[in-house]
Amino acid sequence: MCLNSTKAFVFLVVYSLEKKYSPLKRKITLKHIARELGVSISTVSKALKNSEEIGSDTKEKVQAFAKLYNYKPNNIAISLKNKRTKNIGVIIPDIVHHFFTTVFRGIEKYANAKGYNVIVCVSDESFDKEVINMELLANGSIDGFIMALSSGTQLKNDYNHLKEVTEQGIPLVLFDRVADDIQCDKVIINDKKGAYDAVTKFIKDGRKRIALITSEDYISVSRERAAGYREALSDNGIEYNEDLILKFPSMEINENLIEDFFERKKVDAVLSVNEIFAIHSMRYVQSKGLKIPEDISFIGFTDGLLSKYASPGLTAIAQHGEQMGEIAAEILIDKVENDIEEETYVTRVLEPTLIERGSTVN
Amino acid sequence: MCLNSTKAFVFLVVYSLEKKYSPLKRKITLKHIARELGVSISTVSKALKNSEEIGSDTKEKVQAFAKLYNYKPNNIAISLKNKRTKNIGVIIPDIVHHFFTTVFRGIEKYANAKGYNVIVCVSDESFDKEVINMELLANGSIDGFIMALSSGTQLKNDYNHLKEVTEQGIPLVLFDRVADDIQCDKVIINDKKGAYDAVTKFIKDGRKRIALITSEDYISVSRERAAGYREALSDNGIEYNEDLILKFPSMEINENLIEDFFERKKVDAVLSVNEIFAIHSMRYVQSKGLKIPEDISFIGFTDGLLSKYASPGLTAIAQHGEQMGEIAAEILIDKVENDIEEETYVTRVLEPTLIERGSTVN
DNA sequence: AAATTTAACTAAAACGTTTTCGTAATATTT
DNA sequence: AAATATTACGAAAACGTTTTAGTTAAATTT
Repeated sequence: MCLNSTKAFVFLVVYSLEKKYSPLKRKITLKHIARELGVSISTVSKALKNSEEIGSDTKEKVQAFAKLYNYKPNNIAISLKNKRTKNIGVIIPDIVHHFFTTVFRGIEKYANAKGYNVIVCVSDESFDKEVINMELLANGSIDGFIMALSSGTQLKNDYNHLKEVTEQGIPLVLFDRVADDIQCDKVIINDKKGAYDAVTKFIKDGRKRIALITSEDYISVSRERAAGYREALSDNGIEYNEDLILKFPSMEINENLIEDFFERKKVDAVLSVNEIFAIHSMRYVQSKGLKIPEDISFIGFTDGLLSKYASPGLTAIAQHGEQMGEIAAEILIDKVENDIEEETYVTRVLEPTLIERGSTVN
Repeated sequence: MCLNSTKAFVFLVVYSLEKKYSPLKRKITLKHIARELGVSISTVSKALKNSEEIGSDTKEKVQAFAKLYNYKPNNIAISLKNKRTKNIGVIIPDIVHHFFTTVFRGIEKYANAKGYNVIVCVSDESFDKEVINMELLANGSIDGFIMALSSGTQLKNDYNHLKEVTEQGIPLVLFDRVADDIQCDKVIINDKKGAYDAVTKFIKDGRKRIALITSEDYISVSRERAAGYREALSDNGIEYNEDLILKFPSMEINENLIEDFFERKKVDAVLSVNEIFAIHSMRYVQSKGLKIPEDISFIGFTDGLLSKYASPGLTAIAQHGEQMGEIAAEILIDKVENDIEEETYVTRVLEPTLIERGSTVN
């Protein structure tokens, strides 16, 4: 039975419709179309791509049939054939975290526009989870990685899982939490400058006793920020005073440490490496009757929800997360699509921006 | 050349190592191992699975070789073979959103524990994006969907994309933002009860003029919350007063609307369907010299960061997002793994919890 | 010693594509 | 009319697995 006339085609379609009816209509494949239309699989494949090789009658027939049955090629089969998944893997330490989701939004936006999907894994700040997730995804599920190192990994200083992945030729872009030891593309903000500018502003505003609230140094960004803090002081002839540093051993808030610190040290300005530490401190000093920003000013890293809605609003150093995500995705997808063999890596450094609010004078 | 002795094996390994050296070591496949060891692909496959069919010499040889070369099966090939991807698709309206990320964390946690990866797409509250993302993922990339409807979809009231997916036999679990018209599993919180309890508390505290700040009714959760608000009033003999409802046309904050509302209406309690509206209102009434909670009390839906860090803290109705995510993932993965043909759907309703803070008296 | 069982393997199909290389049949050139 | 070019298609390999159904050769049973 060879079908060339439209009539025969219509008959066949209707016939198949009835024959094939079933409560759940499984996805149709090239093979089904080929069998039903009495042509070969290759012909169907080419016809759907509007190949010049195929006669226009056949093309019409195939395309109409495919449309009627809502044929969509199977992504997995295409991935296997092309050795390209059009998925990118994102590994971040935490998902309930304003900055990371902001970056993620940028990644997703760019990736989606380029036809890529994003697979997210959360390392939960754990080295082991980071390794497991990476290995899982590296076995064909993704074309490249975008990630921020977990604190566990930064503490352990072990980057073999990243090396393995890059050695397999899988592109990797690190953002925000990076490490010098890793050879790959990176997108970071100039954390040092952010801190430097904040402290400089405090000094300009006449502040003398400027405190720094930070976490342990193994977090790369905290280290950078502390460096900026010191440099700004030194550039302005203010002596660095270890006493004015409050270092939290973990991300957990310890109210006692805050109380202890503010009771014992007289400070007139506070730079905090994150919002939470800043907000807690602000609430504490307010409860003690101090006025913000008159008696004590605050600036916090990461311009998140809390900074915006605190009262007074917290002057913040914006990290431009969304832009960071877009850039990371752009670099990655570029590498994926033009798999360049020469190993040249870029580090894009974004400039932070000071968003002034009520917690500082202006 | 047939290799049975260990010596010969070791020789071969070293030989291959040198022969195969290249700057980027591409992933090794069963075929490579088979060729290198002079056995068939099926033998390698079985040997790696410790099949009884294969002699122990061969098994040892194959396993050692695989380990040495760090063989890991290709996920894509396995997916194609099994028609199972071990990926689940999550589509949410927004990622920079505390509640959604909380749910996502629950999903990710459960899914990961079960060996699944999560592909996230953001609908950006848009119907079109929701449809595009779904269709993209439905072509083989995922085993099932977990999603919250975009507001665009709820407004349009068009669920054909969801129907198509379920008709193809792809399991779907809806959470939080659901629709009665869709036949699928659902996980929601009892929004009506949350509002009811909040208003009841206000009444018990002696409040008379209780306002509701809400969004347009096409958002399912807002509708439910408004219903709870009305029911609590009615059950306590308080007349429903349209004047005490402030309805925002979008999620964008309009300070004028807030000012207008609080200038013109005398209210002593406010229930808000989200944090942002509540926080803004609190700041406004505070700026007008009103005392919270003495003069005016506040309760807000969703126990997020803002509620916790506002001053005073905002009494909130907790949605238990993480638990919601875990349950959604559990239901979905159960459906995926035991593809049950009978179409029975469950709706799990979680009970909200009132978290009391400084914005209400106690 | 012949028949049967067992052990240890292999060939080949399948999953759903894409793509290269043929190959008929027809059309065009000499 | 014979040689060549063109059109329209199909067969088969490939991607990397898993799995079914053989197939040898050796071991065991009769």
